[in-house]
Amino acid sequence: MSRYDAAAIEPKWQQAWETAGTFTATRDESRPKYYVLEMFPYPSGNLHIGHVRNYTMGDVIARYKLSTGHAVLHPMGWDAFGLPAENAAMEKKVHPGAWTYANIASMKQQFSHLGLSLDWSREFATCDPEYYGQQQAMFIDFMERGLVYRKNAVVNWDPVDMTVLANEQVEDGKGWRSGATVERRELTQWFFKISDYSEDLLAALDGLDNWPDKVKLMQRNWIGKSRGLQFAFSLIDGPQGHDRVEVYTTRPDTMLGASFVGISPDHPLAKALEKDSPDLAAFNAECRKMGTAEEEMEKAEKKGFDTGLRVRHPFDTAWELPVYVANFILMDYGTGAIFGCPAHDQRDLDFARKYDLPVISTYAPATDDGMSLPEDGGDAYVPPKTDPVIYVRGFAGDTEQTGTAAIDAAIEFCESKGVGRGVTKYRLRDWGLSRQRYWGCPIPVIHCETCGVVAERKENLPVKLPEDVTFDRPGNPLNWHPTWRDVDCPRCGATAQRETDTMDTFVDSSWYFARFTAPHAATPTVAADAAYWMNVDQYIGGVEHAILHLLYSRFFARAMHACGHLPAAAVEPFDALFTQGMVTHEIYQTEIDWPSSQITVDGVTTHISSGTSRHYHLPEEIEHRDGETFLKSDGRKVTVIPSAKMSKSKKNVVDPADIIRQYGADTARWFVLSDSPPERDVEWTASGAEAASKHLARVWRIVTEAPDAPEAGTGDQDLLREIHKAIHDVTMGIESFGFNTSVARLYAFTATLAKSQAGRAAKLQAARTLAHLMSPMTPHLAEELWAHLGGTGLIANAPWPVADPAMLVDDEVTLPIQINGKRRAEIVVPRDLPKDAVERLVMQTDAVKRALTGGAVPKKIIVVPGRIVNVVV
RNA sequence: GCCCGAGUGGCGGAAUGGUAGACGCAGGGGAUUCAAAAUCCCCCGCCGCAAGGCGUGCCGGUUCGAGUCCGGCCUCGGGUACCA
Repeated sequence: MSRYDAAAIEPKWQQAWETAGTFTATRDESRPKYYVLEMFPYPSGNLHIGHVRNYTMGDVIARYKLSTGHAVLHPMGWDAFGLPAENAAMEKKVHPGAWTYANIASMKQQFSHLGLSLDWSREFATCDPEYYGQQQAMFIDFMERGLVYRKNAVVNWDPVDMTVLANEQVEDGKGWRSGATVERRELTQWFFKISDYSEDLLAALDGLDNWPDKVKLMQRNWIGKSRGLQFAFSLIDGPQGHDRVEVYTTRPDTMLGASFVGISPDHPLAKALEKDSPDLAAFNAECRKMGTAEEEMEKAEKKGFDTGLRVRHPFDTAWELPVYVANFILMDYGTGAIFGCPAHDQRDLDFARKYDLPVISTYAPATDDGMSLPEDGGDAYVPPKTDPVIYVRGFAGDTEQTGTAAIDAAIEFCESKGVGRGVTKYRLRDWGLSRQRYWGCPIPVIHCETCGVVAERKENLPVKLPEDVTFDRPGNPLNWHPTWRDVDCPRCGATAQRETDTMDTFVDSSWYFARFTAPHAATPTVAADAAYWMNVDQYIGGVEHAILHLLYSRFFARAMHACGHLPAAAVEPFDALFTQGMVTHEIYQTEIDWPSSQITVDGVTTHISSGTSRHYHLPEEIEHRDGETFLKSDGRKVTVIPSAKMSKSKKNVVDPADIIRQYGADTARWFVLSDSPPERDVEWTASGAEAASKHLARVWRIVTEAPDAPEAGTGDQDLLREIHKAIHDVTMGIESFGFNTSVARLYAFTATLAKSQAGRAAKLQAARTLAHLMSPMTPHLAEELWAHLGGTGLIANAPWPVADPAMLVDDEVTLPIQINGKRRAEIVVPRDLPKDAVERLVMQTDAVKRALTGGAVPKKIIVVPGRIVNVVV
């Protein structure tokens, strides 16, 4: 046989699988089903190495499950709505739809070379009207069930481009195109009532045994259940209609350490005061000159404005506290107002020092460890709530208590005195789904002057996006389309207008997994198909989706169940979750400074301050010289940012096409699996691809060019044992997502086979086993080997080998001997040798005798059977 | 800022609380060859001639025994609700 020629062999087997329909999923009640799903890609146009890693992992599982007798569903589709298509439309003058579908075609082409076991008959894109029309139908169902509502919410507003910006489009508080300082602006927006499910989404995490703990923990913290006290401070001489300030606190035990009340700039009281105070109006306006991102707000300098108003402390009417408007208080959480306790909150302490407010401890450390108290210039004292502390200003005199106990007692005490009530709150906010953009699923409602907001009739779905739009000005083209908005009211028939907001693309990806079970149906799902295929048995994707996408999907499954689109058993849609690490790559960045300038739009002049814009460069645009990095075009110095998530906007995406072209898909697959543990981030380097290719060629050579062996050889039994051990180890590796260790094990097994002097029969069995164990990872090579070795049918369908437990244990084991925890010798003993016999052998070793000079006796001998012996002297 | 992770040779990494560095890359040496490619074999944590000592980001703790468990840091990565 000649050397292995991937370029010729791989298409042959891809064709064979397609002809045989090997990966077409069919409902088969006689077999257990297995639904394996990788998070579907955004069709950027280029398959990158992270995709190859993600989809190869899923493919290993899918192929393995197929050969263990499951009816496997392994579908693929496209998360096709989103910002990049509109950016491309503006930059390249192409329609977002045309751009997206062209990208899908090109990525599908790239996918086809990888030899993935996908059922392409179920493919769809979320921008297909057949898909988003069903999504609109569900939106209407959700409306009817009260899961959708409208309210005002803030967005990032670019005052020059007169458009809403995504957080990603705000850089250092400025619009990415215009450079104008971004403001917060309120719009009426659509929301899903995910908060109705806060408790359920939290409690059900406990049942997700096959989810990573870190993801469950992140979701728990995100939902953020807290028990606290809601109560009011009475306001002295407040403006008309304001006689109290309602606050929420999770630390009512620190109420007697309060030193100020803070309210959000968006609080109704702040807005009321604004009318008579130009200074406060200016302060509030300044606070609103910031994007909506939580990170930006939390990192901003903490500022306050003394309103001059005072409130009375509920437990001491003579005690007055000042009311500040503070930029770090969110209107979205709690009541939009807090009391500050500087002694036990670092942020409040910083604020108190800045505005010269009192610092009053309510509790102190139970033991004097000499720390500097907050009153004396130290940090805020914030021990874990479970630590006992001494309450010096508690509700029950000087007592030692844990924070948790004191909080419960404080709530009870306050309730008994009629000061507030204990309430449970969640940090989780309702899901704002409105987007003021074209390339998304239209929200299927109509605004009528007489009827108000009315859902579109289901028979009129899908509400399709109009094709004839232009992107020559920023903003949502749906707003200035000549006719699309004009429609008759579905209720009264009067002239009315369509909603022009489209849905957040997270909506699209929150139910696609369910749609794959009946992708072409005229309803969102089909009961029989959903019942058979749901849930997803194994979901695989990037850890960057740990909170939003996964939480939204969990909510959606519940909402779909409430509307009869999913069975009760599917409210947790993903039985098992594996979060793979990201493939990272350096970013090459240059910076350009711009001077300050002014722009006048519609008579309004906006001042643009000077600043810096960042530009990103492709690896081929840069060169390394003298240990530094420069731009090839003009020689400017390039800043190298190491190890960042691959993203198209940062231009650090690695294209796997070269590796596939040069070595074939099997090499690319083998390499990404062997490279690193799947859950870990990897900094991409291509230095191992050559080695992977060599190994596959070696396997081919060893199997096909084996010299004629006698029927029975030496070491047949040893080789048989090795076969079973390899089956066991590789199978365990696959089942536990330890693909890199499975690969390492296969390297070792290949070496064993190459060196074996066993006879023909044993070697044939070993070779077939090797092909089989490699088949989920390098399926083309495995098929070719299988055919060469006279296997029946496709290896893809052949039953997975099973390890015989009796063949896995050796008769003898090597026991390391430690003296005081340091390895000093080892002995080989029968596996079942009793402890006392082991001890006698250990005592006779030279190392132990040397350690016990002068007839000393060991203090202790620890024998861990089959593992280790430790002699303590 | 807050929440969640990660850190082991020159590099990717392995290791149910039980011989740290499996397997692979890079490197060194050798065989084969007229020569090369390809292939095969050997060496390869650090210090030390050796005996031996030191070693899993840093500091401390628990344990007969810690990469692994606990406490405190450092650095890097992800998320932070309109990137997907």
